[in-house]
Amino acid sequence: MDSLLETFRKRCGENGLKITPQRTVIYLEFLRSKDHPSVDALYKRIKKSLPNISFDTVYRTLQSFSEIGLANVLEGSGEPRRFDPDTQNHHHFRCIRCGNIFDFHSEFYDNIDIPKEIRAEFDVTKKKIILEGICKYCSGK
Amino acid sequence: MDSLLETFRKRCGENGLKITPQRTVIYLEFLRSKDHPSVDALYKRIKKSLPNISFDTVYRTLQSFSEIGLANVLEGSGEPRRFDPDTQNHHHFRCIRCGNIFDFHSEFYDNIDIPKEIRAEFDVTKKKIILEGICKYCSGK
DNA sequence: CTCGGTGCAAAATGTTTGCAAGTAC
DNA sequence: GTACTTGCAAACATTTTGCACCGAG
Repeated sequence: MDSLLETFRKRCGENGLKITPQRTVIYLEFLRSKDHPSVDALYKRIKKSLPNISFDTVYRTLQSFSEIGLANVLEGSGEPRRFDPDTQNHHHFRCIRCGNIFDFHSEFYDNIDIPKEIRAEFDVTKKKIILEGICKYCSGK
Repeated sequence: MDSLLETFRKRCGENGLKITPQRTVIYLEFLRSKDHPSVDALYKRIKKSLPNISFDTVYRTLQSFSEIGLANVLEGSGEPRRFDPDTQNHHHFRCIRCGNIFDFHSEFYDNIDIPKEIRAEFDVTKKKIILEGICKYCSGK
């Protein structure tokens, strides 16, 4: 438990973020969350221990956390809805710099198995593989 | 070209959607799009050929298309941003009914290769695999 | 003391719903 | 003619920005 806070303090310090009571509470509550919460969901939980905290603080804190590697943002979430006219099997590469999404095909990817532990508990109907990085236009290759 | 419109008409007919000029134009413009457009992006293109079309029509049409399998919605897009406190390597299963996201681990998935054609053109820094379907709680398993 | 963080407020953006008039079937 | 669709408008939710005050370092 203590080591969690140590990690938190160290990571903040390395990145010039101050250790505030709000951030500490947000961090601990966030770590306990197993449901990949939205800002609003986490805000509601934190309000119970810190009734005066503002939504913005939670919002900006999670953003900060994602910038210093203490949190990951779930694929695509928070962006405007986007549609794909290609309903055949294919996969995506997303450039984190320009936001463009490129299609690619791969028979190997198409045929990747669903782990049996998953198949035992869930009816899997779709499999999406998304690669992320810098595209050739942004990297100037 | 004609067969595209045939597919479109057939699919609409099967699902009780009427063939309107707007839908036809939207469909054709959508199919030509290689950039996985947002509603707004597509709306702007369509406005050139149908200046009086409303944003809502494009919005609702894309939604209808996705419901009858003429379009796919890109992972997570359009939903509020969600954060993941687990920054270790892991993968996600998303229930399309309740929206919950479950983590799972798989060494095999961790070690899946990036296709060399992709590596030649892009600097890939992340690989995300998302399975979708119905979770055990929703299916009542 | 200084600079970044917090809380409040408002703006910008994106999503969703209601309804009257129009149109495909 | 009927039921679905369209266009307009308003409601709603989410994300983003500005600013004065506060507090960690």
